Amino acid sequence: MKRKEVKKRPTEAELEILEILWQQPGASVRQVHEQLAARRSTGYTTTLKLMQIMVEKGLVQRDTSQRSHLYTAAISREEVQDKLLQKLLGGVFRGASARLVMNLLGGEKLRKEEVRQIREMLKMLEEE
Amino acid sequence: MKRKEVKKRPTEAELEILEILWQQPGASVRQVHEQLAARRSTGYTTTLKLMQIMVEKGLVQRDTSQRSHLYTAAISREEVQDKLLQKLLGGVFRGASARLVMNLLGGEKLRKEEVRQIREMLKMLEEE
DNA sequence: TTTGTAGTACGAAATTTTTCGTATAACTTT
DNA sequence: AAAGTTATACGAAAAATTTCGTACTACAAA
Repeated sequence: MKRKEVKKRPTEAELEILEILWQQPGASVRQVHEQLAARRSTGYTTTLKLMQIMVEKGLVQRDTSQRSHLYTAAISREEVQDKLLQKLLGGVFRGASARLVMNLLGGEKLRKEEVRQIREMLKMLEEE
Repeated sequence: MKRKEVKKRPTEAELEILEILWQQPGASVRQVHEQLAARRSTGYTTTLKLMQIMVEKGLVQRDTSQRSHLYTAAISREEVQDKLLQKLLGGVFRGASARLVMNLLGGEKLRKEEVRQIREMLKMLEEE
């Protein structure tokens, strides 16, 4: 059986587009571009090309039934979060999860709510 | 006063070299290359060139007093950890620290020791 | 001294990622 | 129908990153 198209890790620019598509599934290139233009100052065809490439890579799905094609992310935010976190953990943190959490807690002021959630997770983990 | 050379974010390949230099400060190009060759299969001059570029970027320092130059990281592992974590947090995690920790705890089995450390950190944080 | 070995310097090729110009097709308006 | 507007397709330029060939210098050995 032929190998299915592998989901390659999104590049920097692709990630920004995914970000928009996660918030706005089924968006047109124009819609994505308008969001994107607020951050980058690149042309419309640039956005278009990127999105076409993302289709090839299997990062997004597209509905071509209408004149204006509609795009949706084919990879979830959670998947990408996981992939990037694993990379970070396996890389510069060398598996030191505690160190990672420490940076996290120290690096910025967390909301009480965040701390509470984290504490709760730990409790659940202990009970196993 | 002239602007000091800014520490640009290390690229993928540069990160691998930093990794080696953190473990082995004051290493020569050859030493770094030998470590690197185990992972990548690139030539000696490639490693050399990368390291020269890293000097320009201010990512490493070099001692040229001997014939064989000796390199040392000019940016600490902690700095890079912090920079990359902040980027991840500000990016795909959108500030959801709790979510990040959740991925962390769920994604792999942590050693008891890690969990203990994390719990301790939380306690300290609460006491403030 | 001549030859070999091990090092740095550096330009440029190769690759990957990002950007855009131009062609062309499909609707809209007049 | 003609003209204007708004799409996609696609090749290729531009930029960033990675790779390497070649030249040159310093030291070592014969």
